[in-house]
Amino acid sequence: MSVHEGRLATLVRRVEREPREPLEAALGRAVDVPSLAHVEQLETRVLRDGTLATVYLGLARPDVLAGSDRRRAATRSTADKRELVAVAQARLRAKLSYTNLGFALAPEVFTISELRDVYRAALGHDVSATNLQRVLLRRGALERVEGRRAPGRTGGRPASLFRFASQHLEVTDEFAALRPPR
Amino acid sequence: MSVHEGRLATLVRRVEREPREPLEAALGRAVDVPSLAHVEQLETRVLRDGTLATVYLGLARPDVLAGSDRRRAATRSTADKRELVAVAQARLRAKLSYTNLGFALAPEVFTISELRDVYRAALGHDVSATNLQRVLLRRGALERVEGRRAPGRTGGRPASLFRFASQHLEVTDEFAALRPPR
DNA sequence: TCAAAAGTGTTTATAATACACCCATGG
DNA sequence: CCATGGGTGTATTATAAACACTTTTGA
Repeated sequence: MSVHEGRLATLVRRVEREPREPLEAALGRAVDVPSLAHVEQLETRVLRDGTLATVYLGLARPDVLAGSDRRRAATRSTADKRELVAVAQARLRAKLSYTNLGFALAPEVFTISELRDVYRAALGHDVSATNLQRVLLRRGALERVEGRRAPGRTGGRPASLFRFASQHLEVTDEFAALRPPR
Repeated sequence: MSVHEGRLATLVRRVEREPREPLEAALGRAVDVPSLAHVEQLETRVLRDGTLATVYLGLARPDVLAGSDRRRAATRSTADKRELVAVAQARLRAKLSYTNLGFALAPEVFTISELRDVYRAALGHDVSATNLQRVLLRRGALERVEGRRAPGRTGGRPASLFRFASQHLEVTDEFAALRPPR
């Protein structure tokens, strides 16, 4: 999945796994894994056609995604695909809340408004730039970058630039509930 | 997994899946699924022997578990098994924090002290009975049951009885972070 | 000098932990 | 009557949402 024009874009790929082939090897034949910012395994299920499928979620940065992949697959979605995409979206939404996973959807450097648009698309609801900035800064997920983005024709204060402190998945918000005593 | 004598007991079972057999069918040949309080799929991975394995976590109540299963499997743990059990334990710990999953480890009716012992065993750290009670009551996960447990020989106030309000997995604690606006 | 966009300061809300203290029982 | 285990009352702390207000720019 990836964010384009303010909405979540999905692309479903399928590969047959050769006998005795590692899962990651088959995955590598379907997509260019090194170009993805994040990959994780989801569920394994028997599809309607009787085949056993292990589903993976991959996240691509908008500035990295190859042109050929930028348009959504035009093929009609099967019931299987729709279900699997829904599972993947749910996982993405959940992890955005308690991890730094935004790094995998945002460009290298961004303004808070741009980041808010990414979160809006992925979460499916409105996000406050003010609070997003403070939550992610407080958690240490974001850091400031030198320079500012010039305002557009309509004016406005130039925006500060930020980047994610880490490019790998980290849990940034331990559960408040039932945490170990000091 | 299950809790016995204040500690987490694990039992690892393995089945071959027949060609075209649904995953749940193979699972049913390995364990008595209806007797388990909760079952969920974990990861799928290639084991050291080259076979593809889809791992499930099952939780059993101490009062339901068959006698033959009460003792831990005496077979020496392989590296694979140790890894898989660790994955399962991590999943269990996480879900205990933000769901009502305790229902699957506790007996039908219990005192808060008994429940605390269960959580202690599963979480691997100390748990305050006071706070456990309040958190689970506040979340609506627990409800009071008529009657009290008589104290032991050493005295003490008789304990109130509780049960879980639901016997099915529910997320009881939405993430405070990035929640949708009203 | 005004509208737009960005950013900060401060208040409010929520939920959990910590801890002091009261309750009920057996010996 | 006191030790033991159970339970409640009440801070304190942590985290984030809400919102008023200030800053910086283009036209």
